[in-house]
Amino acid sequence: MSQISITVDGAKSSVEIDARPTQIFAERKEIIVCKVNGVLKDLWTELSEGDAVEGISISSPEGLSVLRHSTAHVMAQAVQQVFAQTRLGIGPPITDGFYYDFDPERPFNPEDLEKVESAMRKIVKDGQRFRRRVTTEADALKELAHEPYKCELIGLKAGAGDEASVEVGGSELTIYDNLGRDGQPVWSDLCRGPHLPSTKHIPAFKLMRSAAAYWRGSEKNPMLQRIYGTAWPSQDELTAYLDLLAEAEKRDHRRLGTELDLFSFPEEIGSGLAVFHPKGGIIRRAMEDYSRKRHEDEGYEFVYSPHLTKAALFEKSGHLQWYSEGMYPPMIMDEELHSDGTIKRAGQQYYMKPMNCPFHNLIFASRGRSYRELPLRLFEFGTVYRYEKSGVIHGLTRARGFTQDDAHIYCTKEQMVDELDSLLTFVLNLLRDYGLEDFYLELSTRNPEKSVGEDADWAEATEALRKAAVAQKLELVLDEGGAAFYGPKISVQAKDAIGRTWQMSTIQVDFQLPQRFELEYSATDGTRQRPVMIHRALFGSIERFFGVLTEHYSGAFPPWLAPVQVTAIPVAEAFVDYLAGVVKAFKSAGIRIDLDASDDRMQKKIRNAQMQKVPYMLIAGEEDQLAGKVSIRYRNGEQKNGIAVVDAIAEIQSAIRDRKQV
RNA sequence: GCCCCCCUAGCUCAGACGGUAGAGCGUUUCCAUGGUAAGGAAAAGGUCACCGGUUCGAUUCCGGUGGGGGGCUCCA
Repeated sequence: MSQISITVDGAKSSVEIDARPTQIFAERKEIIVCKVNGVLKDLWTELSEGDAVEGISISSPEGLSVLRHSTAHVMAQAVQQVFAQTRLGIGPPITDGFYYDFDPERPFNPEDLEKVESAMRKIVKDGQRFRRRVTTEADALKELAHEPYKCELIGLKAGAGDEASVEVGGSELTIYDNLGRDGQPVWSDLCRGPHLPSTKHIPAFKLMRSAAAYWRGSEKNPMLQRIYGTAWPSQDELTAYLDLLAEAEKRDHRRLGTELDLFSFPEEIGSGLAVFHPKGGIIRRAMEDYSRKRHEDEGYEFVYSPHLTKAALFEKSGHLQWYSEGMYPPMIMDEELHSDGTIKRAGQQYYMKPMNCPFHNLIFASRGRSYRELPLRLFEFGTVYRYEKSGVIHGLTRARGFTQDDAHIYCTKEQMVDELDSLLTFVLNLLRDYGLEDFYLELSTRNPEKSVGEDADWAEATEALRKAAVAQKLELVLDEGGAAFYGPKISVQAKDAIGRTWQMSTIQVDFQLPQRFELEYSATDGTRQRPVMIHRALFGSIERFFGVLTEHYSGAFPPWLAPVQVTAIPVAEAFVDYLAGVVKAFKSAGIRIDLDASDDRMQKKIRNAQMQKVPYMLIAGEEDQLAGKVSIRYRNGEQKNGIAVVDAIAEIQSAIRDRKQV
């Protein structure tokens, strides 16, 4: 038998001429796909003299994608088994799983998913081999004549690289057949591959939910039914993933908002409009107060502006031209009509503000400005109203009325570099003070087709942002062409306690508004110059940041933010008076403390305080009373007994002052 | 905005060929005076989201409106 020389994972090797990677990696169960000369291939692929073969583990990013994409195929096969009249869309792998879009006779319901899932288990058990088959456009169109969406993809093959690339891709058109035990195809799908060697290489999967999605992502296209699933290299990893989802659900700010009595969305007010209850109010005020103080230290000046304005302001800023669909419709005031209903005197149109910047520009322009005043930093907790589409509203993180911690910095071009650098440092340190630790930065650059301004200005501002970002020594992701039309921006992405990423702060350079508002300052040489304008919000919106922090802390806020910092619990009613005195001392030390004098038993009181996630419990009974002391029970169940009241106050005060988590 | 699903007590949820409803927690009152995550008893609490239609009769079936959820799209 003749042999060929190849390299396997870098080591020279000699194999039979018709050997396949399945045989080469037969001993290594984790290898489910391979790279041949750097290109991802099935393990069934043919090898040639001199090929460099590299085994890809199911746990690697590429391996996971292949696992998930193959699972999507299994799902599609199962769906067509259970619902024969269903047409196929596309089925790519995504983060943590996969989906497949279908055009079924009727939308799926949860019982349908169960049926599909058990059909899938059977297919996995069958161990169907995935076979790659090269075909031609004509043959594929004939073979897939009953699959209109697939035919459309074949037609799009030329434009590979978009979302259709998983299905068609590269230079060859391929179909994958699933082979039954007898080696005959039981199911086929247009696909670029590669795939697992067989369906039995799917160790663990679960269907998650069904939802609707537009064909190829466009509103103009028909709506398909999408089924989401997840697949993992082991049952343990699947379980861990499901646990993470359960954990995320437990810390959902909408749920905690009700459980901890923080806020609500009364139907009477309207969708996306929150009210903060007293406990939520305390947290929010603590957040705002600290932010205010830090901004003061940083040289910001505080301004206020109304929630309403005449249309002219947003015409000047340009918002009415390109943002009107996101604004609440105008209120028309002082209009007078003739008796026939025609207009006698045109009214004034007033809008709720969706942004604060035009107001700050008016403050800047209210009098002549000197270079000596720059950088001028105007800060406002400005409440804005945006008519978000009903389908996108989500608790506090996506609302229709919200308050931005908004500031606009007006500076000279020369000051821009330093200003951006110190600004970014300020932003990150402030976020750290709120307990977020893990960040990366995203730099959005110009889209030449959709932007205004001079090339040189863009280049300068982008470079200034980039320098500022690099100075932070954080991971920097480039969002090429992702900037708004009026200037480049940096956004800070923060990871929360369970590893989810949230876009937090944005810092945006603006070339457009200073021009539209004809902002000027007098320079050292007496000439009038246009300032650079920087928009920045640290929280984005206070409501959103509140929601993110609630989920980050799972409602167990650090003492400085906790609505109730201490609950005092008497062992029995007889000690209420003693504790009342202690509580008074805590209150005069500025600590938010409640005395639980209800007729519950102390065990119940501890449980209640625990469920409300109060950071400290102060417990006192006879021993404590006689000694003039208290016991501190911490949120984690630990306890310190026999603490002098002054010491307890000092300890809790310092934790609050240092914004420590306990 | 689009597709699907949901809305029953303050909260979490049962329930009924169409004949106006239950539990646990919470609340109130009483009893119990208890050292580390639920002591006991009783009571109050509902136009079954709202508006129409079908029906002898609708919380239940149908339609609309509002609100919520999961996605799509969008997020300047």
